[in-house]
Amino acid sequence: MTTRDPQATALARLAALFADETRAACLLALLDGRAWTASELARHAGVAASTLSEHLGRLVAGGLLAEERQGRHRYVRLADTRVAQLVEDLAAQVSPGAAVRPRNLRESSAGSAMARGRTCYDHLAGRLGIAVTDALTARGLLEQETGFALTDAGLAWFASAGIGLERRGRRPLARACLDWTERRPHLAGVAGAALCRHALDTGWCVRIGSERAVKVTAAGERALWDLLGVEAVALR
Amino acid sequence: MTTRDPQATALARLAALFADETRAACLLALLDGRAWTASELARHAGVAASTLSEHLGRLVAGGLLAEERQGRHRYVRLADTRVAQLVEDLAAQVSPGAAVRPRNLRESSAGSAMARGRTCYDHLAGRLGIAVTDALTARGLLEQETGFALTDAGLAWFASAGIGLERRGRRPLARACLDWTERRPHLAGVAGAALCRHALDTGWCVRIGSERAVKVTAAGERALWDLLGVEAVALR
DNA sequence: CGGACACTTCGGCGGTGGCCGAACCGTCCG
DNA sequence: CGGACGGTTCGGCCACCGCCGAAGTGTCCG
Repeated sequence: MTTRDPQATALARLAALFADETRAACLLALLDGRAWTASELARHAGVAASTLSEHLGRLVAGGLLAEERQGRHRYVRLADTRVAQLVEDLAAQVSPGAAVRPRNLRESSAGSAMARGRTCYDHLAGRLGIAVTDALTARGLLEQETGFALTDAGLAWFASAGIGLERRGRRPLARACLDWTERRPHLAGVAGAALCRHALDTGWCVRIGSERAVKVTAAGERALWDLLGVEAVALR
Repeated sequence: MTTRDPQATALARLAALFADETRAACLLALLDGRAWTASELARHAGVAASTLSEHLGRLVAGGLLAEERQGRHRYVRLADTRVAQLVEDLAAQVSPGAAVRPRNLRESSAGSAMARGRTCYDHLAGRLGIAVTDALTARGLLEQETGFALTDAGLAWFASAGIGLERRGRRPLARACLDWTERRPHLAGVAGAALCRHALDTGWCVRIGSERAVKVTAAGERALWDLLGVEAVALR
């Protein structure tokens, strides 16, 4: 054993957690921001429960997942927003290669629902996320020319819409998350999370199926038009 | 062979490229933005030339490295800014665990030089990068409260300092890069790269040693004070 | 109390991949 | 032209790791 760069060791160790298809499938599934049980993930990934148990052990030990035991269930979720961002970054990097034709109608319709609108950990993504981000930018509420930040008008808009923006810790108020279907940045960070939570709480969107896909309701279409000038056609 | 999520497959395949200590050491070394020869990297990583040759083959095939053959040399560098950003993101994630005491004076002095100032692919990092970023923010040239973007005054400052900001492709003008020694964001993106190039071109900084570390010159201290009010003491 | 269920541990199997040294191929240069 | 040198290919070795099924532990519920 020779003496090596500790940073390289740590980097390799972290990457190794992602470098398995089963674990990668789990991390992507957990991008929906919810807590999954071990058996749900085993079914999702298509491996035996015993196999998945070991994977979860590694992911938790590596700090990527937080676990919560409830009775005979083991719930896991992504440890924090830093981890979620890392999964997003990696997923965005590989998306061009993942642009594969759907093999059947079921995958096709599920895929297009995801492309239309979904959550990305704790904020809106897909065409819905892009449409909202573009609308914010067009109205001068979000600055994208010289970086990525809310403007003063943007802060006022959130306040007037009744969406609170409480900064917790060091998490940035606004940050760009690269969408892996649209290949364009959309709003993440505290503001993205608050907007998504508000959209789900007030019924602008509802989750469909058990995955991350969301659907804009009639009330949501009206609200997005009134508040941001988003045309319903942009969401389809 | 069961049918699996193609995105998970792609993600695992990408992560596998990082999931080896030798390859990780190469990628971190290449964060200096320069092109290295295969034998330089072999020496750096402490493995046989034959071993490293295979690693380079994988990294190039995976799209992480670009290669250029010149005579009997094989030069490699990070493929593009997207890859560099990914390496940075991963490195930043592991830095807390990598905070290991240096084992001897040589490592210690090299480490503190790196902590004082270095390049991070194509922009300034370390205390130097933080000091510049903080100064830009304090003077209202960079907005960090509501995101991360240059202000109008910031654009004017770059113009008046004679630092051109040409947008190429989709690369953002300003973006935050998390520093792995300081644990704080510093200026990256087009503006960060332009500033770094200008600093090296005009002699504000010079590279020291063969690594990424840079040192602020007397002229640089004066310029940073005059243009941004950075106190020399903040750079030590 | 007993059976169903969620999860874990263990042993064993097979594939992958990192490593080296030896041999080989080009290029460079005296 | 010949030796030095950078890089590559190949064969063989070994460690690691993902997988499963079987057996075991703890929880829930009728």
